[in-house]
Amino acid sequence: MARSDIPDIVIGRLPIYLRALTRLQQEGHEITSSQELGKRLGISSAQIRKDLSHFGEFGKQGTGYNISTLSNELRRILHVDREWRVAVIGIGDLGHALAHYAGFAHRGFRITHLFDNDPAKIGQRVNELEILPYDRMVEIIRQEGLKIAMITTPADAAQEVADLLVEAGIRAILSYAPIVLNVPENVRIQYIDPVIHLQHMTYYLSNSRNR
Amino acid sequence: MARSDIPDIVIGRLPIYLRALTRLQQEGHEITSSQELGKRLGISSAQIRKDLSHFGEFGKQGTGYNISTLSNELRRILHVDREWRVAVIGIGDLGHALAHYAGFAHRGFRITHLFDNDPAKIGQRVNELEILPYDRMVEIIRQEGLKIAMITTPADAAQEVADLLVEAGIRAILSYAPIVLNVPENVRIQYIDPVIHLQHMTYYLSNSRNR
DNA sequence: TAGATTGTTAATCGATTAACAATC
DNA sequence: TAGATTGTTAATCGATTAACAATC
Repeated sequence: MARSDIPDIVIGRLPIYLRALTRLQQEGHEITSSQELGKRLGISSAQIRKDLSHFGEFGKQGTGYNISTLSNELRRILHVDREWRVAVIGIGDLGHALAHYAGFAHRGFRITHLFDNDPAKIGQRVNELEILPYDRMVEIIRQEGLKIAMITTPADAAQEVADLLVEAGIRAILSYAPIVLNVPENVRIQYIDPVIHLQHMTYYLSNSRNR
Repeated sequence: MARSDIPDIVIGRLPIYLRALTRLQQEGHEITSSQELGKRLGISSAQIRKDLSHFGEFGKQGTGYNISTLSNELRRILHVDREWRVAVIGIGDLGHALAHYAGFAHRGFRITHLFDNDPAKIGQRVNELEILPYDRMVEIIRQEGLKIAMITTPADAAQEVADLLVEAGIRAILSYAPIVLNVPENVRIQYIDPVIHLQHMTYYLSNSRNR
């Protein structure tokens, strides 16, 4: 089956599977089954088997999956069997937090470039990385061949920054700005906005007084 | 139609609609249509109308929707026509960033309590809020009647913290720890893990060298 | 009025699940 | 071998979309 035929919703679950496998491995497991994995994730075992079947046969009847082997397959499929360098644009509190975050290591990503437009911040160092100015951003990103960036600017600056990133050849953007950004079709974009998640949950909270 | 019959995937889109409406209002619009909204969000106009129809009739044929009216309806439906107080557990870089984040205001949430277990941090103030110790957490959250918490601890501490939050009466958790947490059925939980989003996107990035 | 857009129905599309032969 | 679990098929389930009468 051609790659492009695989539903995006399936792709979206693969990182979840990979994360769970890594966790199982840390706990000392060597093999697992679709049932065990499904129970942990709140997903049916049939769905896990079906999802994986889009990419090949990774299990053994009667036994299950070798965690190490399946992890490696998923890393290969997701293209995180390497280390992608990532730029962060907008070095406020959140940019700082991401620059310090240890959770990228061993999962395919490393933050290597920081950009801001505040003269007071430019030249400062965060975690050994120098904060670089916007007016060198396109040049540097293009020259270094960076393909991934995270936007942590205020909402009002985000579209302008996104335009520059696209111009610089960035192919995937993770935006923390709470607005929908316009980018060309060949650029992937995803969003993180904690308020969206909180509002999703408050729907289900009864009207009991928020004392 | 009973509330419980409304698909969760519909509920998940309502905050997106609300955010877009707020944006339109900031730009000076007073009315909009399902078509305009859909174009902005990359969603079909039919889906927007269908989603809203689960809750009532908010539009006017030939005209569209009054933005202010529809926003208020969505706030009411999502229970963010009030201000929920939120606790943050784990005051590292990310906890700091959330405590400073201005994006909660006017969207239904205010961070009012910070907790950590590091003696060096306890008693310090972040944004006027004192960092409180874990051993008073259950007592304080229960007494104050807090219903929502965000977990920003390392992964290894997250389950333990979640257990305490449940014990304290928390009903909705937004976790930034990259693991699946076990909570009772009556407690809502959602996750934010930037690596999941990045890995979802790298699938689509061609194998061109990550120079 | 004429034009535009809603709310809703029915059809289509796609995703999930149940079940089981194959087989380790 | 007997027991367990995969990969896959077909059925079921649910979500999205097209189309249009109603109506502002």
